[in-house]
Amino acid sequence: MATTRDRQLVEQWRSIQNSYFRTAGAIDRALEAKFDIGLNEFEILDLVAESEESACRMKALGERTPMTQSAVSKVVDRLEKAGLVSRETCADDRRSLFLELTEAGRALHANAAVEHRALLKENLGS
Amino acid sequence: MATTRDRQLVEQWRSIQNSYFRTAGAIDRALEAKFDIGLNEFEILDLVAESEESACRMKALGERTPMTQSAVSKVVDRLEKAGLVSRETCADDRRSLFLELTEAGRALHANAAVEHRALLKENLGS
DNA sequence: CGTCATTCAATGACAAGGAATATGATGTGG
DNA sequence: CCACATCATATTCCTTGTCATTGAATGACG
Repeated sequence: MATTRDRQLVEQWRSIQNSYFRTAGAIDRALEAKFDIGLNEFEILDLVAESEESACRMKALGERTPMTQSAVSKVVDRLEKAGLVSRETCADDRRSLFLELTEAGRALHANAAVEHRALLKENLGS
Repeated sequence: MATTRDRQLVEQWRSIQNSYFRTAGAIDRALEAKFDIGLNEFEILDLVAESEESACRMKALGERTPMTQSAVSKVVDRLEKAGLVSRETCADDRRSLFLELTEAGRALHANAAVEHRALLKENLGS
């Protein structure tokens, strides 16, 4: 019945929640306003930009983000519709896909990443 | 162009995201399974239980959670439909409401809180 | 090979949240 | 008192996420 211990845990958890939402919210709004792209879209874009070589992504993406497989699929839909990314079929396993940034995607990512990092720095302190 | 610094920030952020989602997901699934209540519902319940005296809640709740005002309103709807909480009109300002736990609400909260704290302890380490 | 289990991704149905707005109640200046 | 700004909450509409399922491709094994 360590109620004082429990209160500490709860406080710690609320503080995590607040800073998570504050940061995510700030980034999301900024990206939305300046680049017309949501946080999740940016994060996928960022992951694709990062692994600018290895093939058959989609699956791999799912492993590097807390998003669900179906959420990833839909985010990619939007990115594709926005002309930022393209789905390429994968020769050696035709179930898989791999993703590529379009020129527009590369350009947008470059700019958005600057903003993203800046907001992270600002919000994660240090 | 502190790209190595940037990578650190991004890694830090991903790690926060992962632990946030891992913890929130674990708690949410457990509460859902054992008490048929979501994480947000529990958190409101928890806040109401905490301030078991001061009146005209609703507004105050909004200030203690990252949820939107409309989200809070809907969570309270669900809690009320589930018979865990009741909205009481506030005599001195009829715009406001204050919330009370029902007996069922108090009972469920007591049990769920144990589970909640345990999962926090488990997930927030230490 | 032929089956059967497994894997990758997309989809549809549905729940939940956010923004903007509606609705009532209060306060306030003239 | 009356108009008008403001406040507390509810509600509508839209977007996004999840779960479960599907479809297609692949692998495993007798």
